Amino acid sequence: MADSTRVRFAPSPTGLLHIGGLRTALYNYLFTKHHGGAFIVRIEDTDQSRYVEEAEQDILDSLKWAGLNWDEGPGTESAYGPYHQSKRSELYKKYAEQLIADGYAYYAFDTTEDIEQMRERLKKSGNPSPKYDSITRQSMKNSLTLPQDEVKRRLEAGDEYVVRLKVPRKETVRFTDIIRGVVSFDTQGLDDQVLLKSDGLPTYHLANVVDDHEMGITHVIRGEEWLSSAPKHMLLYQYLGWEAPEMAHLPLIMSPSGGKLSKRKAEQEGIPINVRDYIQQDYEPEAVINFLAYLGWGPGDDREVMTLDEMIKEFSLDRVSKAGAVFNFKKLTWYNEHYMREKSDDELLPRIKKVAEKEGYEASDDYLKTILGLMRDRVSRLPEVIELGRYFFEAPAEYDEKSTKKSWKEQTPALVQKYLDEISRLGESDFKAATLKEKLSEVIEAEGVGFGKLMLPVRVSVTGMGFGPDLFETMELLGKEETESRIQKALEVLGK
RNA sequence: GCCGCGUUCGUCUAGGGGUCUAGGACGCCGCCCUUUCACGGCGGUAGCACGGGUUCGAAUCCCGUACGCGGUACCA
Repeated sequence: MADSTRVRFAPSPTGLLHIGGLRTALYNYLFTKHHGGAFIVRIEDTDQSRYVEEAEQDILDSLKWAGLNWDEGPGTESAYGPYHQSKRSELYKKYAEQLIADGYAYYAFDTTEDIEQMRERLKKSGNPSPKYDSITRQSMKNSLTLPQDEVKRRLEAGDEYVVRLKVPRKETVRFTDIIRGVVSFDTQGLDDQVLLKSDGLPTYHLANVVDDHEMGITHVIRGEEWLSSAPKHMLLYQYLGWEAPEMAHLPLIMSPSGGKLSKRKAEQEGIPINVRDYIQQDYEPEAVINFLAYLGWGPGDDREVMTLDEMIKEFSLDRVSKAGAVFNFKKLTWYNEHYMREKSDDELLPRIKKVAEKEGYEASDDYLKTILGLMRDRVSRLPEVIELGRYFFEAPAEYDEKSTKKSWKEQTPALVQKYLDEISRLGESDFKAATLKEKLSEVIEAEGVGFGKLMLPVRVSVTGMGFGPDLFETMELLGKEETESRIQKALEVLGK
């Protein structure tokens, strides 16, 4: 193909990468890779006031963690670079001036106060949403209303100014969105968008159009929050004499309580919002990716689990749904459990080792692998293997009240004591799960009670909890000495 | 308010005029497996927002209404 697909993910370094941003990046990635095209990352750092130092690195790290490697972008420059908008100021300035020369834009010298006043005036006279538009610009200070020589004078004197798009009074802007079909807007509802700010940097609107054109972007795939400003962009393409790329506005990810999944809402509802949170909490990247892809897209058949490569093969924008998708945290958990269980002990070992070290536990690789095998079907995230399995590293400091109440009865101490006596007679090398289970069976048979009558109290004694992996395997792993001392201690604490 | 976009089980979705007594997944409930807790297996629960058309026939097409969401900045 002569015109191969080129898409971009264009985050703004104003904060850590949002989980919704990752989905936008993912859809861009899947789309372009499906067509054998390029995935470009462009940093939209035109807002100096909101710039966050560590944001860019976080965004890049998050993309890498998710497996979305870019063909062009920071650190991977090419002829289309640079990939930071802050390094392309000259370009935007040039095109802004071209637009002015062609009569599609103009200089505006109004101060923030001037505009504020205009808004207030209009509001008072009954206009609920005053805009700097084809009507109001006639009474403002700009190169359309000021005498030519004053404009020149102000420019030369270095007066602050912005460049605004001269949006026509009454026109209909129509374009086809890949996901939504034909959408149309009347220019009456648009304002004379600021293109170049007084600090000389462009706004998103100018910058994204210029860069998408200069970088040969063929498809713009972005969140629905951009749909409303798309007509301004279409106008810009037209005025600049460029062919606009294909547009696709993705449905938003919603919070369970409704509305765009904002930081505040997500936190309130216990949903981690930053990709960094998922990295820190040791989520499986495959799970996050799979979950995110399915939030608004699906292959059309019954498959729920898919690798990145399979998704690339299957992905198509016309299977993306139009309506917003509520973030279903339980489903993410399900995906995470699924992928975690699919992985081998060896694969998980380095990560679980890190968690153990962080918690201050020391253990051999074999020991950790055994715990992994015992715990992995019982936890939702990898670190929980350690968090819920502390008894593999230290004797229980206390015994779960509910489980104790349920299992520790009148006759219990005698029973447990009897079992303790039995296993004490075992040799170090006989302290195996099968034997330990056998011994327990012998005791309950001799005493004529049910299995649980003894097994549960022993479990509480050894782990402090009423549930968990196979008790006998656990005891074997802990070893004879540790196990016996724990049972001994429980008898003392919980009563004989 | 205005502009735009949307609306199938609680949630993510399949469905694109008859094959829909609407399928799958998560969740939830039950059963089986297991003398713990899980995993796993099996089964169940629950939905076409509403009102008009068009048509022999509509979840599917059209128009309204309602509701939801987004936008309305010298932020992206």
